[in-house]
Amino acid sequence: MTDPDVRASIMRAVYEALCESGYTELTAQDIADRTDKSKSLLFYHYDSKEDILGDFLEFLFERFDERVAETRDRPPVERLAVFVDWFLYGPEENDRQSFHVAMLELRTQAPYNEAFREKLRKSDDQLRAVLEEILRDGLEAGEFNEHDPEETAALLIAAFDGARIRQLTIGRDEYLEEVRRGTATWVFDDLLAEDASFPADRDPSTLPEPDQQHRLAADLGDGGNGDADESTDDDPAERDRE
Amino acid sequence: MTDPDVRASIMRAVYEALCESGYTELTAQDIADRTDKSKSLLFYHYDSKEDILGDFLEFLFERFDERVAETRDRPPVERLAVFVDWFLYGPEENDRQSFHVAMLELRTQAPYNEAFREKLRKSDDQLRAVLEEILRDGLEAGEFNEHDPEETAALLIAAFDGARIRQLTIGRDEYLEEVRRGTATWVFDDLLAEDASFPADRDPSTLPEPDQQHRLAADLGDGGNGDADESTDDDPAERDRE
Amino acid sequence: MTDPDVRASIMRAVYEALCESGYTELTAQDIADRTDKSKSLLFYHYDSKEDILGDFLEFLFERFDERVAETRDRPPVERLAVFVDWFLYGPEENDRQSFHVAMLELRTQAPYNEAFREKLRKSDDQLRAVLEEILRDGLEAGEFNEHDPEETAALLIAAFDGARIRQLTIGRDEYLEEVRRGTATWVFDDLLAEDASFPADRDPSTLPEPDQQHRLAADLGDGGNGDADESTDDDPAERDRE
Amino acid sequence: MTDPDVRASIMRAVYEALCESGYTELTAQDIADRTDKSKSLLFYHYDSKEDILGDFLEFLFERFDERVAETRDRPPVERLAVFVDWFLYGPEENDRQSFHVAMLELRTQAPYNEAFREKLRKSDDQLRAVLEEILRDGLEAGEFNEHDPEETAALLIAAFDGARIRQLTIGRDEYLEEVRRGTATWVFDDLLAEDASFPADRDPSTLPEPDQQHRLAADLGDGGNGDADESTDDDPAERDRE
DNA sequence: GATGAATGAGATTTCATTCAT
DNA sequence: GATGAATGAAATCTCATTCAT
Repeated sequence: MTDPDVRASIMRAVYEALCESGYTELTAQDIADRTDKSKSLLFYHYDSKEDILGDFLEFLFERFDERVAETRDRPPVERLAVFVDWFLYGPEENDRQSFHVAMLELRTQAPYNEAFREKLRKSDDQLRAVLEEILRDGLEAGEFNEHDPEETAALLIAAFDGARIRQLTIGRDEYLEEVRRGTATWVFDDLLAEDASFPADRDPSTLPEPDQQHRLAADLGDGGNGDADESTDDDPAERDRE
Repeated sequence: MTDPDVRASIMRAVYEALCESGYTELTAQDIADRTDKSKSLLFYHYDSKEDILGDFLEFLFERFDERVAETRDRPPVERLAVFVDWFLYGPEENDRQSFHVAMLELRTQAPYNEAFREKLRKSDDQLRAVLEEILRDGLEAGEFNEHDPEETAALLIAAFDGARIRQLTIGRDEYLEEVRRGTATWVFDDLLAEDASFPADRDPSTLPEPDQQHRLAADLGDGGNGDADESTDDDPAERDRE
Repeated sequence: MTDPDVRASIMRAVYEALCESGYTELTAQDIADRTDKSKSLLFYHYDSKEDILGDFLEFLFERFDERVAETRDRPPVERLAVFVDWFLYGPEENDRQSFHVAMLELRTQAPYNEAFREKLRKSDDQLRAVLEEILRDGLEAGEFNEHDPEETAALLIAAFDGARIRQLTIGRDEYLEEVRRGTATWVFDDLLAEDASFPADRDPSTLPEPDQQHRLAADLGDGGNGDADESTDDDPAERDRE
Repeated sequence: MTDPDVRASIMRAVYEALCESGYTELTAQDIADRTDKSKSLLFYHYDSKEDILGDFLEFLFERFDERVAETRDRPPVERLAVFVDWFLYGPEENDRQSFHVAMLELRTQAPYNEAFREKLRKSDDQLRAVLEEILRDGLEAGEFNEHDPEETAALLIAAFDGARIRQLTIGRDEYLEEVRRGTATWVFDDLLAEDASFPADRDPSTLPEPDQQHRLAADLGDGGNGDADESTDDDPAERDRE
């Protein structure tokens, strides 16, 4: 796989296919169909379907790195607020529920798949490092009260991830809101130093604006309004495969 | 499905098969093999494989109900401690990582499967109700300081579930410990009224005893020491399918 | 595989498919097509294509046993003559060149295939035992001059097999004749005691009658005149796959 | 194909690939991998994979010619002894069982492949001519008793080839020895004139020295000690593909 | 000459599900 | 109830061969 364009086009096809079919139902054909190339070409570039998905995880994390760097120059309180927003409500690749559901399926394969697990660990390390850095910077800057950044980061990430997963799987959107309020009450209220406060438009105790979302989809060339069904069924979670 | 014995034997087979094959790789044959009956009989009792799994979820939640009732007469602080322990480290069916991994796979199918989703919602309702009841009882009994039980329950469940999921998928056991400490620091320390405290052997800021575990497996007739690999590889998450 | 009729029908399909496609080009579909059943049924009864072929070898040798017994009551000289005839020119399953070519292909897979090798060894043991028994009986009966039956059997089988293989692969029918004469000259002339001689119609120094041939095909229900191409090209060996 | 160096390097690659993969499993990629050129180039030089193999047979026989000439000035008895040794135990390309197994697979394709058949016939003609010439020269020189050289050559070649094939396919090395003894007893003892005898170190009734073997491999640039597995398993025939 | 990319046409298996008995 | 047999519809992967450059 030398040509980055080819890789990008395959990665984009994987993304779209995951959105439409989910991980479990994903076939090599689904991916090829979203490419202007043949199915056999996939196996020319990759050893197996798993290998393709492994590279897709890699691809995702390469991009995550780029994003993180972008906000490093903002003050810690703001970065924390952005982090919460991003994790719980998007933006960026959080745009499509269907994609996140598929990623969740993929994560559950990690116990059976060394390659997946390794990439997910790298990703986990990254995520915790980002949050811990925010917390440490805030401590140093006097914006946050004394606390153990490692422990706090672990709690916040677990809570946000858990909330996201429960929302995605059983389709209860309230979860996000409740957990956001819960962290505001139990963590952020105590964390923020007297004179520090969340920026008004980022306060985790209020709902966020649906702002510059859809980054991954946009980068992948889609604009975030692809044909993934944003089902308007009575059951908001319904995403049944045809 | 009239005969409860037949159902029980199928449910047991499903449990064992999930432990050994995971959900994604689970076949009707895998289930039948752990039964003294034939594969075709499964389809006599159930409409489809999904239907079997749906009933398995139902079966699980019936049993959950029974369990919950058992502790209802203990004081709230103790019940909270037991809840934390149970969620994060077992006991009961938490004993087998492999089973929980499979359940996680199954949960990720809920967005595609109305029946799964419905049962998981019922289960979620139950779980939250249990925790909220503990919190409310504690408030009334003056053991807990003033707080919003709904919000707190949502946060705790999200955090514990998120921690469990991260531990299971990427195999980082530290997660459980860190998150337990995180909740102790940020939530429990503030929650407990001046004169209340966790029972010594249940304090969420210390490691729990490996006590009466293995309840589901035991009930299912296995004793909890089936041949599910409790891999002692250098990579603790490794559970690769053969 | 309990039902012997099903097995027999599959074995027959294998035989026909081998005759028409050869071993190398043989597909599971080729076999299924000669059955009134589906391709998947083959994999219900057998674990793999190789497994089917392995059982085919087994099937062949079961039948070989039955045949051998039939001639055991004839005098050694006659049995030897029959043996030579059978080996070099048929009868029985020797009827179809195409089948023998396919068997030859299959034999060359033995070095890569434990199961094949094992069956072929059994077959080899059988064949040698049969010939050695003839030779020993002849010695005892005074029909043959003193010699080492093991050594002689090895030589004869090697010579006949080699002749057959060369004839089949390069299509030189003279080979059979020459080698028959060669063995008559160098071996049989010296082997036969003064007063013993081959029966007139079986003398290995004259051509055999095309007699009761086609036994395998007949038993398999075909009559030996199936649609296997008995090509009448200018090149008698030509059997090019379509 | 003009450049003889290119051809030689491809032929060498074919030889190595045959040793490692056998004929049935041989892919164009296997050949290209043992070249410093690309797979596509093979199809620039040859019309098809079969065409490459056809040329490989041609290549082999060109070299056979050269070899034969070398011994033409030795006395017939000695040449016969060398012939037997060479055929049954090496030397030259007989060194690698794996190569011979592959050649055997290739020979069994001759019935389906006009080009292969033609080359194998030429080879067969050559081989018989060589042996017949030895026998005729021996007759003329009075070293051999009266006999029909054509018939004798046919018998010997068939016996040796058959022995080799049985040894290779079912892995019974005794075959070679038994057949050698068989020919010594039944043929050579009678063939040699009173006053002629095999040279001491070449007597076909004793085991040969492992002498200047490995000619083909050497010529092909390998030295005969490539990494072809000279398996020392308990099962000497084992050569299972990975 | 030389190659990387590309592909069509399979081949083997898998499996949920059905059906006759 | 119970089962062995049966099957259709895929799915992954392979590979000889071609083609644009």
